[in-house]
Amino acid sequence: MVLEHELPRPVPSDELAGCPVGKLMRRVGDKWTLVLIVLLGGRAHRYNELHRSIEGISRRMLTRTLRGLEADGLVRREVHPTLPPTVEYSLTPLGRTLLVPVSAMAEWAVLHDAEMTRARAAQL
Amino acid sequence: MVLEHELPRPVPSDELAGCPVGKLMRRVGDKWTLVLIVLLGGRAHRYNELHRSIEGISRRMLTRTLRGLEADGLVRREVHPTLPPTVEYSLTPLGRTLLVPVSAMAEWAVLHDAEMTRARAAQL
DNA sequence: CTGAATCCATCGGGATACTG
DNA sequence: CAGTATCCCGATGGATTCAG
Repeated sequence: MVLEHELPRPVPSDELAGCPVGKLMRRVGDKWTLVLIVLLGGRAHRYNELHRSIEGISRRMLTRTLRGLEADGLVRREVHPTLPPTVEYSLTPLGRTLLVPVSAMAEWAVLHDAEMTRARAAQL
Repeated sequence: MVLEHELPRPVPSDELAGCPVGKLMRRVGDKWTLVLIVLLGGRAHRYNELHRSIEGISRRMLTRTLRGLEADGLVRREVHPTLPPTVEYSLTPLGRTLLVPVSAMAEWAVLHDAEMTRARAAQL
């Protein structure tokens, strides 16, 4: 039988930091990833549509973030060879499954965000 | 009746990026926060105990991360005036509620992390 | 044992300009 | 319309040293 069930790999450093949870949080913890996931969770969007919907994002970061999500198989990029070209972004099935835990985080956030703010304010 | 149901506040910039969800993900998305939450979710730990349990963390970052969690009311710091002094860190009730959505993220991570890795590998 | 202080490398991310 | 390329700055975080 498989005895190496608990520790599939050597884990040379960072122990828990290298675990899937930490990886995921860092993956979606940047400035724009979550916004895109939530937006695309609603419906497919075109590039400039996203750029307009997300106030404050630069085209550079929009592209980079989308490319990252695409590389991880969370977002699909469809180019329609029209003139001018139109590109549509949508969540993949894998990306849509991510909406579940994200919602759990969202629920906690809306419930307890104020509490954290108050705690931080009370420090002064 | 309340017509401003959909947009409670002005949201001058960053729209969704300033929402509680994004704030939370950025809050716990750094390198060590989640590791600490999970570890302290098990039981209270002393400073050097944490330092030994988390391979790769510097004392500087351990202290900084703990202070941040403490400021947000997620972690409690108890100093026992012994000689030498001993300090115990544990999750507050608020911090423990965070274990719920974190577990949801964890479940997704262990289920789909390999899928993301494969997707990324397939890009080459 | 439990930190604080300082220095320094890396990196995320914004502004701007250019392209097919 | 949908990007790419370059420059640049502030934040993150590691290494090291000092201290109660």
